Amino acid sequence: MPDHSQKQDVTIYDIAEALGVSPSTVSRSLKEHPSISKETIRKVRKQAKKMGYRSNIFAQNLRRQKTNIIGVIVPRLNSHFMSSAISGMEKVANKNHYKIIISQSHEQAVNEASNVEMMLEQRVDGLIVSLAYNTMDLHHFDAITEQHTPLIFFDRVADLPNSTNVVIDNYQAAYKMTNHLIDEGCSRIVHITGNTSRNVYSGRLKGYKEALLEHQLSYDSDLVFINDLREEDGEQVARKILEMDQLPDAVFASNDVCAVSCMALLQEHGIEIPRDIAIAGFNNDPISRFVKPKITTVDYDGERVGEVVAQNLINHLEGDDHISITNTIVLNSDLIIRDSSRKQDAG
Amino acid sequence: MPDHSQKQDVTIYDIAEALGVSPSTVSRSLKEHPSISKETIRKVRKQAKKMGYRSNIFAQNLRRQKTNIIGVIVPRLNSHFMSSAISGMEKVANKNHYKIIISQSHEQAVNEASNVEMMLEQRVDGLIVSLAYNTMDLHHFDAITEQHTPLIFFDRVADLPNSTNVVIDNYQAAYKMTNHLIDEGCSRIVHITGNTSRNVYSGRLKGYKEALLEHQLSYDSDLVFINDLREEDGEQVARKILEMDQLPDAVFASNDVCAVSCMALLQEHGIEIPRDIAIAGFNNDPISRFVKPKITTVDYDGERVGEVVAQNLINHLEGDDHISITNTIVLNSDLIIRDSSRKQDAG
DNA sequence: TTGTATGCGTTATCAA
DNA sequence: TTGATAACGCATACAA
Repeated sequence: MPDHSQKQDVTIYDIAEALGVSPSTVSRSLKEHPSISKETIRKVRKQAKKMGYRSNIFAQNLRRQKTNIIGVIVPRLNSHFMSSAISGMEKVANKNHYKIIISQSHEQAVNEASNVEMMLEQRVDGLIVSLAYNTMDLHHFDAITEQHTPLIFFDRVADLPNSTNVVIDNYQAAYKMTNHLIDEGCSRIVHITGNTSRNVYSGRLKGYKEALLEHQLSYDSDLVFINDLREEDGEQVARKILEMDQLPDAVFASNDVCAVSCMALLQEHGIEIPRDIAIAGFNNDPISRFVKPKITTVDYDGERVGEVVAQNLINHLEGDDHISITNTIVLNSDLIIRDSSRKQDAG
Repeated sequence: MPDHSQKQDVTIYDIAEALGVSPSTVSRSLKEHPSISKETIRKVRKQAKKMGYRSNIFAQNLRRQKTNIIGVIVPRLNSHFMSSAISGMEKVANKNHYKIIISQSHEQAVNEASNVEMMLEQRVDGLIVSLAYNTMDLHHFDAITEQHTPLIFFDRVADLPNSTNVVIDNYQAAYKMTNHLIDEGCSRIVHITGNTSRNVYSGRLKGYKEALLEHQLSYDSDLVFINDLREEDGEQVARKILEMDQLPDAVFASNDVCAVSCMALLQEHGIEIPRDIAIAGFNNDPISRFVKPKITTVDYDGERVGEVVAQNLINHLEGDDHISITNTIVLNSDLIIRDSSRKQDAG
C-alpha cells in the first residue's frame, strides 16, 4: 500500500490552540463574520496561512448540506458539440465557484440511470443532462425531482415536469434548411437523422416534411434514413443512394460528421457536389468548413448552449430565479450557407 | 429563494429505529460486514430500500478522509484529442467507482494554479494534469506533492519528482515523420509547432532537426514557426509561405487543425497538394481524414491515453502499485501515411 | 466581541 | 453477533 496517508491536516482547532482562542472564533474569522473584530480576523488569517490551513470541505458539506457541485451526464464527450458545451459549462461554473462532475451514458439508458444514481450519491446541487439515444422511460430521474434537485436538460431533452429545457428550434432549423434546398431547385431530398424518440430528431424530421408539403413535394419515406449519425452511417447511406434508380438531388443530414462522410463517399464515386447532389449538415462542426466543398450547415453553438445551461442552473441554485414548472429556453440557430449549396447568398 | 431544501434524508438512525437495532448494526449490515448475520443484513437492506435510504457521502468522506474523486486539469476541453482523453478517463474512472471533476486552464498558468487550489479544496484523491501553454514555474503543485496526493501528467508533462508522466515519444514521431518527408524527396520542410518550453513541442522540433541533419540538410530557422497551433495560425503560416522567395516542398505541423487550415489556404492560392507541397500533421484528428487530400499524420489516440492515465492513477490509489519516483510511461504512436504525402506506402 | 455546546451522518474501537 | 461511544472538522444557537 503506497503511503499517501499523512495528509495531517491543520484544523480550526489547531489554529485556535496556537492563538489561544476558541474554534468558533477561528471559524467565524475565516469567513469574516461581522461580529468578529478586525484585529482577530487578521491574526487568525495570518496564523491560518502560516500553518497551511485548508478548510475541510466534507465537514462543510456535512454541515451545510450543499456541495457546490453540478453533475453533468452526456451521451458521449468526444464530439465537437458536446465538448464545446462542457467547456461552456465549466467556464460558467468555475466563475461561480461551482465544480462539475462529468459522466457519459455512452448512449445507453441503463448507464444513464446508474450515472444519475451516482450523482445522487454525490449529492450534487443540480443536474444537467442530455439524454441517451435509447432512453424512453424517464423514471430514473424520479429521485432527482422528488428531492427538488434542480434538473436541466439540453439538446436532447425530456418532457418532465419541474425541469428546464435548453434547446434550439429544431423544427424551424430543418424547415429553413429544407426550404433553402428547395429554393435551389432540389426536389428529391434525402434526410438522414437519428432516433425520432429524441426531440431533436423528430423536430428536424417534422421541419423537413413540412417544407416539402408546402412546396407540393411528396414525402417519400424511402428518402429518409434513421440511424446513429456516425461516420459509417453516412457512408452506408451514400452506398444506398448510389443504388437508387433515380438519384436524389440533395442530402440533408442531422449532423456534420454524417453529412461529410456521406459526401466523401459520393465524391469517390464520381458524384459532383453540389452539381449532382447538394449537401447540408447540422451543428457547424469545424469539419464542415474544412471539407471541399464546404458544407452548408446550421450554426449550433455548443459553447454558448453550455454557458446558458450552467448559468441558468446556478441562478436557480442561488435563488435569483423562481421554481421552474417545465420551463423551456430556446436559443438561436441560423443557417450557414456554403459551397455545397447551389447558390451562396445568405439564407 | 427557491425551495430545494427538504431533502429530508433517511439516515442509518432512522433504519435502526424502525428495526429496533443499533445504528452500528445498520452501518455494518449495509456494507456486509462479516460479523453480521445474513438474516440481519437481509432485514436491514430491505428496510433501507423501503425507506429510500441513501448513504451520506460527506459523512463517509469525513470519516474516511477519501473522496473517490479524481481531479483533471486540461488546457482546454474542446479539441478532439482532449475530449477523447477525458472520455477515456471517465470510462475507466466510472468502472472503478471513481468520479472525475474537470477544469480548464484555458492555457493560462494562473488559471492552472487556481484550479489546483480548487482541487485541493475538493480533497481529490489524485490529480491528472496536462500543462497550460505558458506554465513555467511549477510551484503551484507543491501542496499536492507535499500531501502525497498522486499526480499524473499526460501529453504536456512536467519534470517533477514524485509524479508520473504519460507521453508518446514525440522526438521519435517527429523524426520519423521528417524522415518520411525527406524520403519522398522533400528538402525544404516547414515545421509549425508550439511553445518549445512544453515537452511535446521541443521533442518534435528536436526530431525534425535531427532528421534533417542526418540527411545533410541544413536547418533553416526561417522554416520553423512557433505559434499557438490554432486554425488562424495555420493560415498565417500559409500566407508567409506564399511570400517566400523559394517555396518549401513540405509542411509538417504539430497538430492536424493547423496543418489542415494551412493546406486549405495554400490550395486556395493554387498550390497543389502534394505535388507542390506535401502536408503532414499530428494527432490523427478525424479532420485529417475528411480533407482532400487526406493528410499524413501521427496516430495519437487520446481515448487510450486517457484510459492509461486513469488506470495508472487508480492502481496507485488502490495500492496495487509502488510509490513512483518520477516514473514515465511511453505509449505507442505510429505514422499514418495518406494522400498528402507523395507516396502512400506504410511508413 | 468571544466562548460553549451540540449536531451534521458515518465508521471504528471497544465492550458486551 | 451486536451495541455504546467516540471521533471526523465545521458551523451555529445560545450563553457570557
